[in-house]
Amino acid sequence: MLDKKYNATEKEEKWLSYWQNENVYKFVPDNRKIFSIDTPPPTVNGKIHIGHIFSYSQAEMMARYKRLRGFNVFYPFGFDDNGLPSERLVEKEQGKKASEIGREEFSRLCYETTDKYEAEFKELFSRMGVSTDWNLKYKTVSPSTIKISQTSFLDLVKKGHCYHKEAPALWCNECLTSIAQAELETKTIKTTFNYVNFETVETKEKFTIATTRPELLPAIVSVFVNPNDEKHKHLIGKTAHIPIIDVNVPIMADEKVAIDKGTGVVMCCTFGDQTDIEWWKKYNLPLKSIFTSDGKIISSVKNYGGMKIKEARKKIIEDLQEGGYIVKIEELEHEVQTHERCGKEVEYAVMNQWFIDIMNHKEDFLRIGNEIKWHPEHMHSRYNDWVKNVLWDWCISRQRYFGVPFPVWYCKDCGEPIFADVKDLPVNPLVDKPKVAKCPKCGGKEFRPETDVMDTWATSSVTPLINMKHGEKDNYENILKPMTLRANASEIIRTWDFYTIVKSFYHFGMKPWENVMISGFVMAGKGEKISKSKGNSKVEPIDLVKQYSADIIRYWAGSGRLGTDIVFSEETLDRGRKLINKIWNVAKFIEMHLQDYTDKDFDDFEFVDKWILGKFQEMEAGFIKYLDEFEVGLALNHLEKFFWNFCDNYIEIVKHRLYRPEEFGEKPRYSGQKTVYTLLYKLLQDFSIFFPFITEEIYQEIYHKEKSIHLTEIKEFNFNFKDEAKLGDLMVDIISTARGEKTANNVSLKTPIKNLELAVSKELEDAIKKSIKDFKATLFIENLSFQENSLLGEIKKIELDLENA
RNA sequence: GGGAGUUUAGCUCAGUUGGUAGAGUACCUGCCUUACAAGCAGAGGGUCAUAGGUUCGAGCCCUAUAACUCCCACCA
Repeated sequence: MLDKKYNATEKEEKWLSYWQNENVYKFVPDNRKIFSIDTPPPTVNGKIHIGHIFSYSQAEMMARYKRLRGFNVFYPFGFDDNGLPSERLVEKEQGKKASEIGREEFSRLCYETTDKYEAEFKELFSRMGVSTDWNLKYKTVSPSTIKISQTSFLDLVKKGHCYHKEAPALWCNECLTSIAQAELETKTIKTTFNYVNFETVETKEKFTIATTRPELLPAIVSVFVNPNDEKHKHLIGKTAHIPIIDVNVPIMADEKVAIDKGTGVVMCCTFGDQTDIEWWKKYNLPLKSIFTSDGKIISSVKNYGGMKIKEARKKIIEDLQEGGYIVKIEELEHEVQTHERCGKEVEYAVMNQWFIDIMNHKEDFLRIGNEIKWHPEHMHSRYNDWVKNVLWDWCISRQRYFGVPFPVWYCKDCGEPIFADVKDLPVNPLVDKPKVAKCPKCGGKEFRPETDVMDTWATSSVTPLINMKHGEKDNYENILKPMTLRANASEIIRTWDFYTIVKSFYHFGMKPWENVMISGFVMAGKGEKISKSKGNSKVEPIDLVKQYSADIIRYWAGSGRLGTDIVFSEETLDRGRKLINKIWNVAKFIEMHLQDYTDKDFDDFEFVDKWILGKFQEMEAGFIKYLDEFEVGLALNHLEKFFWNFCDNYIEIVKHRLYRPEEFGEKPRYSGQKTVYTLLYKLLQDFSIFFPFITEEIYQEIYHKEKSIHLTEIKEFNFNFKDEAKLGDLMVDIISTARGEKTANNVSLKTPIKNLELAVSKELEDAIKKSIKDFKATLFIENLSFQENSLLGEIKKIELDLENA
């Protein structure tokens, strides 16, 4: 028998170990159709917050749903321990920079630290009932992953989509590495707009430029005006003399200069921003790099060498003021590009880097985006916007330590890259030696290893390849190409989704997945994202699990609409708590009435039973439709609504019949037993998607057909109870009105009704007559009469027995 | 500046193809009813953001506007 009270903690732990011991979620290829999920490997950068739980839950529920629909579900789990986030975590924990610790020791610390956090992550995700097959677990830094990532790199090089080039790249002088456009985040900052007077060498004419970055004066290579600018176009072709720095640069014309912005005169430095780079390329301007990699002015710059960028800015402004070159200084708020990992403003640097070609294949990436179904659909436009607007090829070189090494050496004489052989992967060029004896280009015999590592996303973007064990003898390539579902939050559409599409296109010429499911964010309050840096996640997931239960937290997580942000809400948790409590109680009630029940074929159902069976059939059709559209939350909502109707109306009606066979007869009682037996099973199956624990507990106690409820299959009813479903609702309306009458008289619901006169349609009258015993027992009616036929169903007269209240 | 989403009861949100506005919660009133008081029954509470339009009929379709959120661009 089920316990009087449901002890969630005890039961949840029991079923966790049962599922694990019985390999309930193990993936074994067979002849069933595959439903495969490319889950986001969470970044191992510290604590998990409630947002993680949220975004994983909805995809997890899809896994459970598909499993119940007869699919063989491939549901792996990964950890993204690769790259900068892990490095930053270690630097923070050690209180030292990577460069101070040393490459080898630092890598060791990275492995150690990520292992520690991964154990915590795994513990928590398991505890939440994530039905992943942990045997399929992967890490983004491991020998097999490095091998696949390096294979991917070599394949792209071979196909000509990946190239090595000295080019400007985005540079973070906090993290000391180049980064990709997708890793930028715009931030609004306060700064000053400085109006500085220059003059022409030829005519000594003064003109003013406005700049937010006067420290870039030493890097100035040209001044630009718009060729249509009446006020300034006479300057074109002349030479500008730059104050303080005392250099002369040409004044040139370009349409891109906005006449009405600032003063309409712009200085071009190499490099201050994106436009500078464009002009540098377009006009073949000289290069004047003035920053060191860690954000200082290089020592060869007179007066300002060695200063940090902001110090230099201050000093130059002072010097310009002293020399009388500043016309005015305005306060200004503007947007700057920052590195999303550290929040520091980015600079540009020219260096040798590996790039993946993006710009030449935008059309292909858009086409593949069109071939994928996006859920919700409007998220597709985020992807399209990004692809259309991306300006740079994807720079995958990172001047860091902890990541996938490039399988490359360079000839010391001519710089020719020497690639490792695919069959030798994984290789670490810092340790391993190239297999060739001499450079194929110049015959040089000495090589230097590539010291950069790859961008994290260069590896994350091959998760489908990792899942399919690309390149292994025993692989899943034929069943996972493409995968069925990618699930992630909207913030990484431009990185993870985009880059995965890029790689899949280059490797296989096809889409990586059929569907993409995008979740929203968890907000701490209205318009306030939960973030570790703000520390505004008021609740620790593990505390919540202890306080509520995994099932209840899943209720909250499953209740949001796809792609829509959700606010963490204790109210929703309370609602979940009530629902789960109700499931428990109704199961207890049903179990009590099944003590003498044996399941047999039976189709002579009572009217009320047909009503609820018909209602369930209707509900389940909608439930399935929502889930087939990946709308987990709407499905739950729909199911929940039916469930309360089932408890509050159906069970209230049928209970009398179940309790008193001597009054109602054995067959009507069996009809009720068969109905509750059948429906509880169906309800448990449907609820098991959201509440895997409590449904398992009840299933094992009452049904126990398969090893686990999670291995059963949802089979839709095939009844034809449409009329009963409709008429039963009308009957319930009458019951409800009669109950209202009792409540209005402040008496208990079991107060007898001496007389009840109904005016109802012929159909409804017949229906009520068919279920006359149920109907009378539910309302404690002594005398029932039908006054006349009516189109409506209404109570003409009701007389309560107030003396027996 | 471009794009997307949201706007429905005090609060959190449903509302399938257009057909009499829904749920939970909170508040209020009752009820210990052979599963559940962590429960049950009931009441009040809405200019469906605003203004037009299409239609016999609009929360839903069309146009415009506003507010909030997000993405992208600009960032000299």
